[in-house]
Amino acid sequence: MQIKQRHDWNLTTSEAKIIQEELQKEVLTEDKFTEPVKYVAGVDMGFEANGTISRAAVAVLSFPDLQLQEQSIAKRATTFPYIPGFLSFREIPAVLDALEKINTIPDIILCDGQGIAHPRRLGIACHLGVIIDKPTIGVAKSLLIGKHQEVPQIKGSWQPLIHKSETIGAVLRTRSNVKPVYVSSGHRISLPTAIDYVLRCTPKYRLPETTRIADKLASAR
DNA sequence: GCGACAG
DNA sequence: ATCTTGTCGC
Repeated sequence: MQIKQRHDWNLTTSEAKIIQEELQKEVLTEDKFTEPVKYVAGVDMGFEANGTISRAAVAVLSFPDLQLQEQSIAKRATTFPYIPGFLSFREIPAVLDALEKINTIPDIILCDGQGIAHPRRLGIACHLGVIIDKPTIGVAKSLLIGKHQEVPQIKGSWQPLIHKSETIGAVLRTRSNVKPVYVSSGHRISLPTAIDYVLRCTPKYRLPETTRIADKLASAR
């Protein structure tokens, strides 16, 4: 797929912060995509040589049957350190490289990390979504910001994630008696719809099949 | 100032 | 993220 260069990636954290505030204005938290959804994609990152090399893997699955349709892997030198709140500046460059190699355009992309559940409401899922102007969902394995009530142990139950008296996402139980995941809107999708798709992409394990398959690709280097 | 802190 | 084996529980 073709990707437009939206901004420079060689930045200081203060410059990155300004870009986040600019891009945040473009984030859409409403459903703005066409159905039926035929393809969903997952992205996963890996690092080599003490983190100096970034490795991104993209897995495109058919929906709703979740069968691997296409895959791609991209490597490049890591240029940005891991700083909470600025994860996207470290991972997106390699992800874009991997996405450019794909021919099957996914209808929705599930990202490994937060969407709107971010200090400035621009987690990696939002950042990627705005850059490629595609629907994205943030599915994180741990909390960045926000508070929530205990989530019932039954699969499918969830609790709103609150930050500054604002609902920024959902703490969702994708598997009974297993640690929940943090779901939030990335771009062009609402929270209810995001929760629905995450559950439909999680038939058996805690994480969506999309990210699980992308993870295997990234590991089987 | 202190504690928290996606991957 | 990454370094790493076996082990407890459904």
